[in-house]
Amino acid sequence: MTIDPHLHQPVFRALADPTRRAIIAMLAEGEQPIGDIAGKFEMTRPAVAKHLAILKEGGVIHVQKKGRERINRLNPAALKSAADWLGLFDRFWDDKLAKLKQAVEEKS
Amino acid sequence: MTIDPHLHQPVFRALADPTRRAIIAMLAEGEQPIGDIAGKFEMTRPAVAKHLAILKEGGVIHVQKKGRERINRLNPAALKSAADWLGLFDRFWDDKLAKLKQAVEEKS
DNA sequence: CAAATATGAAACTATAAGGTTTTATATTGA
DNA sequence: TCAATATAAAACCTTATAGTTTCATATTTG
Repeated sequence: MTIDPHLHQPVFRALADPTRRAIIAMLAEGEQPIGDIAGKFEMTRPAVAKHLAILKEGGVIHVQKKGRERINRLNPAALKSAADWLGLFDRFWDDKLAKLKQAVEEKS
Repeated sequence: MTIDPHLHQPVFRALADPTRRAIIAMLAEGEQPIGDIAGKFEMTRPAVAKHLAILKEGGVIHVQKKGRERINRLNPAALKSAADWLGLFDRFWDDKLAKLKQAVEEKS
């Protein structure tokens, strides 16, 4: 493998929590301030703010100050980097020839 | 979003650690017993064994007993489930029309 | 069978993660 | 200006993670 696993750490860390993945899914529908996001979870607003900070560290969201609000916007490029890493294994489910090769190898 | 983020928890948890991602990359090249894998890291064998246990919980690897060895084999199907979740955001980098739409929305 | 090998499992430690409550700051609007 | 709103920031708590060392078990091989 040519790709340093540490390079992807911040984004995979961001993806590791179910609350954060839910936030990502929400923000895919449109940007939102923290308060709105927090309103959709059982946990307190500061807890959600911490999740947003981790998403921001991973580059998964961009935050834009707008008056007294902080608008959180999805940054798909960061997600793409994770998707690309997983894409290194595409051959296992995409390439019929590779599958055949694998099957043969497993028999031996 | 129609997909429950908790469904993917075990596999995203498995992907969250750089050592585990390195192990995944190794196993993509071919199955290996624990000892061989551990030999490639600075940490102790029990530490690597714990990572393998988490990979197994996430379904990312299958373990097969063979004599006194345990052969670890990558299970690409589990990776595909994570790739599919990320695929929900494909439109952000694949669909030119969606990009245009997004640009327009951001201006308003 | 005994020694070597490959692994499992338990107990322990330090730090990170995920959450809370409380207090402070900036911005809007009456 | 003052009250309300939106968020930040700090301190704290509990549990999970990632690692260690030590000891036990199964399997091969001389």
